[in-house]
Amino acid sequence: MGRVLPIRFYARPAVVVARELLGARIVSSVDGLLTVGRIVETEAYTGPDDEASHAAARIGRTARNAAMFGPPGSAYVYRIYGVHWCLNVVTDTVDHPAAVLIRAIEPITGIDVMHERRGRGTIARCLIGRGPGNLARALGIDGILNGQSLRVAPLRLLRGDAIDDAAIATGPRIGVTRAMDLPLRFFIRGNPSVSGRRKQSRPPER
DNA sequence: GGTCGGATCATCT
DNA sequence: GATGATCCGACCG
Repeated sequence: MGRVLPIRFYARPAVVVARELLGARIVSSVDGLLTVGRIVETEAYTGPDDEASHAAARIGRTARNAAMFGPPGSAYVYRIYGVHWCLNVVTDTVDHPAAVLIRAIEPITGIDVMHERRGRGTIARCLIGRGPGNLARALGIDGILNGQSLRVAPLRLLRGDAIDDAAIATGPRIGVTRAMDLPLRFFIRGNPSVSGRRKQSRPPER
């Protein structure tokens, strides 16, 4: 399959990286168990001026968001609602806090492992990696990976297939309470693993 | 189909 | 002391 994505891939604005991460592969070997997924949905958190970001200027640098100020190509993993882990990819430059939240993957390898980690009985394939908390759980991701490089085991990102612009849709980010109008969510149109809006098929225009 | 609330806790004020 | 880049099951229609 593809090569490990190089630093220069990440050393660009979060919006660009979010768009180009679609189709990339996440390879996890956490606990010696191989799981691979294809990224189908992302969100960009662009920098200090992004009011919805954990590293917005009004918040500044804190213990939680420190990884966002680190080198591009590393992970920012945080716990939300005391329950779920979320995986972000750090982008742009050191000291410019920006990241891309991975919102959904399509399972490719190790589906049985992912299934078992989810621990909810039988789940449809397309639901295993749908939603940031769900995909983190399926891949065995937790806070230990915060700040770690995404170019070495146990968590690596590989170049995937190029996705046609026509196959990509954008929209407002999910669940945020600020900057709600910005179209910083990117997803592969019609993909069943995409979270957020459940009705993907829009009724014909009248 | 849709809406609602509980879980659960680290983080920040 | 309040909040949150979520998920799931309950309930309603």
